[in-house]
Amino acid sequence: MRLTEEYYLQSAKVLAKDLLGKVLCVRNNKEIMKLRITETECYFSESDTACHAHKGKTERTKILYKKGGRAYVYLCYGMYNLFNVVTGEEDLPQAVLIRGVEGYDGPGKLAKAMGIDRRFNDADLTTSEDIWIEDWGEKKPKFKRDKRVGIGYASEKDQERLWRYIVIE
DNA sequence: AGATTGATAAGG
DNA sequence: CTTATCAATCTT
Repeated sequence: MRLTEEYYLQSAKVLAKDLLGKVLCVRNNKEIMKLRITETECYFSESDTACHAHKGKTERTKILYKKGGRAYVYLCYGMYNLFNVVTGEEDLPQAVLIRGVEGYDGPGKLAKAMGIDRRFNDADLTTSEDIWIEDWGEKKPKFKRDKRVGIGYASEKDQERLWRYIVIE
């Protein structure tokens, strides 16, 4: 069953954990790929110096300020698309970065494998025919927490936050 | 450890 | 316009 707008309106801190084990679905050339989410990270509000929105609203980050349920796809290092789920209420920027799915470990690799690129930016996950997330009602997987990755520019305090969630095999 | 790669944001 | 920077990955 596809996740609803109501689900996406929850906090990124909640959803980063809850999205583990959910199924990311992408349609490409009439083929639909469905893969379980195995690793996520939470990015929360302008006060989180690791979050793209921490300097305020810009052309790139304005998507983060929208209501939960949108896709935020960002081209990193000129080569890799990173896929995020925008969550929470409007005007409170927050998102969950999907860092890994079953079989593809790493945010750049999963986006490449599933054909996710910036064309999916701002897609509505509750209505799009090309990208959405499903819940199969399975038992929640066990997971562990860890520090976030690749945010050396953030404040020391924010680097220490355990906002990365990884499914235990 | 180093190369790669181009959009983005900030500054002149 | 110019420049520094980057939620990464692959190869050495």
